[in-house]
Amino acid sequence: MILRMSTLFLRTLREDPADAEVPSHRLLVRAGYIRRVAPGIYSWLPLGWRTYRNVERVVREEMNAAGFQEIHLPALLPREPYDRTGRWTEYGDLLFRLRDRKGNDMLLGPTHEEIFTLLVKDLFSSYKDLPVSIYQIQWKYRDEPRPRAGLLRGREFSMKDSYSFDIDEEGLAKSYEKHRIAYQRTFDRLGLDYVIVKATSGAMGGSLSEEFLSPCEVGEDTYVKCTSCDYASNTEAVEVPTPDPVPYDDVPAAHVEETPDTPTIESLVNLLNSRSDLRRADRPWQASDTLKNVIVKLVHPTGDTELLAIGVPGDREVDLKRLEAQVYPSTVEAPTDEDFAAHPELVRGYIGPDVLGETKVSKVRYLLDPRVVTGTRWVTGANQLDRHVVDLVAGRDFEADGTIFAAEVREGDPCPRCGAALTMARGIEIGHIFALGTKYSEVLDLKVLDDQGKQVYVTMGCYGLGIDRALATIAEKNHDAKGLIWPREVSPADVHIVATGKTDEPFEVAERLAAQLEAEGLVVLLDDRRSASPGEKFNDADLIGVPTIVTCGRRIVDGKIEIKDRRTSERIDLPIDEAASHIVEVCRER
RNA sequence: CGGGGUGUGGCGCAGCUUGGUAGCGCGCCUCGUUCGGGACGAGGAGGUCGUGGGUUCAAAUCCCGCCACCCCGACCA
Repeated sequence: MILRMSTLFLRTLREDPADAEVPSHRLLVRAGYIRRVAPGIYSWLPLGWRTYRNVERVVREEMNAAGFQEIHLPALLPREPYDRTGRWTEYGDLLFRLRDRKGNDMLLGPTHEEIFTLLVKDLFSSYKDLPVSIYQIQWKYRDEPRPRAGLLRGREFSMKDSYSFDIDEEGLAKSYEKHRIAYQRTFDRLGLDYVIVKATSGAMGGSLSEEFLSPCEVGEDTYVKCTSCDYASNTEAVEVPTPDPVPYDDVPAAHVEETPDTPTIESLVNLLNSRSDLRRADRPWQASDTLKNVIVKLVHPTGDTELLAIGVPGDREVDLKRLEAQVYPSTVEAPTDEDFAAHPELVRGYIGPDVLGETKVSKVRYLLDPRVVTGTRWVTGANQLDRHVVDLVAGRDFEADGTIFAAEVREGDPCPRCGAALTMARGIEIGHIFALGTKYSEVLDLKVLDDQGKQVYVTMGCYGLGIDRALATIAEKNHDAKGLIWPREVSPADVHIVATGKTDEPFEVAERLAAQLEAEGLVVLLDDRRSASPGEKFNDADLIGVPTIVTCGRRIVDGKIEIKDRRTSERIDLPIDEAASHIVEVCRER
């Protein structure tokens, strides 16, 4: 195939579009791959669509190779199945909802667990039909509160979603592993590096889930990685090691101290250190000696709200993302003045566990960070203005209603597996795999007969991979100051031929070369524009990012053309008659 | 939803403080010259200045409302 620049539906931009911040967005628009139609909604131009189809092809080939079968479901869906799983309400404003002419509620599918489950229910009824894994590549619709970064978070986006169906947990484990391997192969072929991290399940539900994060500054996910073992986790899902109880026999009884004007941890620590009667023998007081009690408001899916008190070491904040992951499907809000007015026992700045724990003066549930184990000793609020309690011992002086992993995770925190230091980085979520279990089969009543003739719920997994997000991530990680640099596997063309000069000859040579390469099965992007200047063509070629750039130009008089590697900028001159075979060779080195 | 910002030819922007008949660069069209890193000259086409109202002899410019979009946060398989 030959794509001629003289007639190609393409316009490259000399300047960066004003609304694009991240490199992938900027370059994909500037190089004429995509155009914005509405926030988070894009049109694909010829070069973009070719690239998209290449990414899609790689994914499809790897899924097929793993034995998964492709099907295709509608994007326009009826409400009923989503009512049954509760997601019609649970998804809230994220769902694109519409009505048909009869007034029936419809939606644009945000993900397709329901429909896949019902389809399998429709067709299968025996354990002999299992295991089976089916997938589709389909556009998904989510009315994101804030689409951003071009293709990286759109409201319409393309996802390859697979679903596995097994007779039991053991089968699920195998299917899950097969998908995990298929994902690794897929991303390897796409030239995307990734870290597989432990993740939270969010709206999908289920037990185990892992994300494939491609390390990248513009990514929206933060993850930790152990510097010693292979532990890696989304910060939302990091567990905190629960230390063993410590002895507290020599800790004096808790005592209330006057601590005027100390509503913050910092002011409290300063006051403690200024009081000679409270001075510690070993070292000055520090924020981590204090127990900070944060009040948050949970909003349950029913709309009911509940105040919740969370106790964390004073040197840490409560991470709202982690908290929400823990309390899902409820969401978290900051409590209002009215909320505090309804609970006069909560003295802001001086909240302590006393009234929250066993004495139950307050009805507010109290959850503790796991670091606050029995025997640890704290300074904390006395539930009275300007007073704190010192030498309060967890387990001796107060109890909580439970623990919660809500405190922020920090660089250098101990690895929950081996204790070594954790490092933090950001990444783009390019894939997410879930062991769902029987959540969907139960609510949608997907059962098969097992080998004993007994009805059992089918055990499911689901596996998502964003096609256009993967494309954007590749762009994000494969560019330089001049433009994109595609891996061969996804490049919109195999070779970009630039013809330049004032005579016909280079153009004729370029045409002949293009025809030869086309006959070899290569896709050629041929810059045959007679009006554009050489500089413009070279710059366009660098911007568009086809990995091999061939120039038919001034060396033509010596019988030579030039071949440049876009990534390394290495150039070689070749005699015209040897060029075709050499280029074919280069393009086939994958 | 909170914070910040922006709406002026296709794109990128100036003009707004201090009201006076809309401007620059790129792109586009015509002719000529040029032809290895976004060439040059000459001549052109193209704009309800986001939107509604107000003030004024006069509004892109001042005032009020609304809308849209972008960025940060919240949110998010």
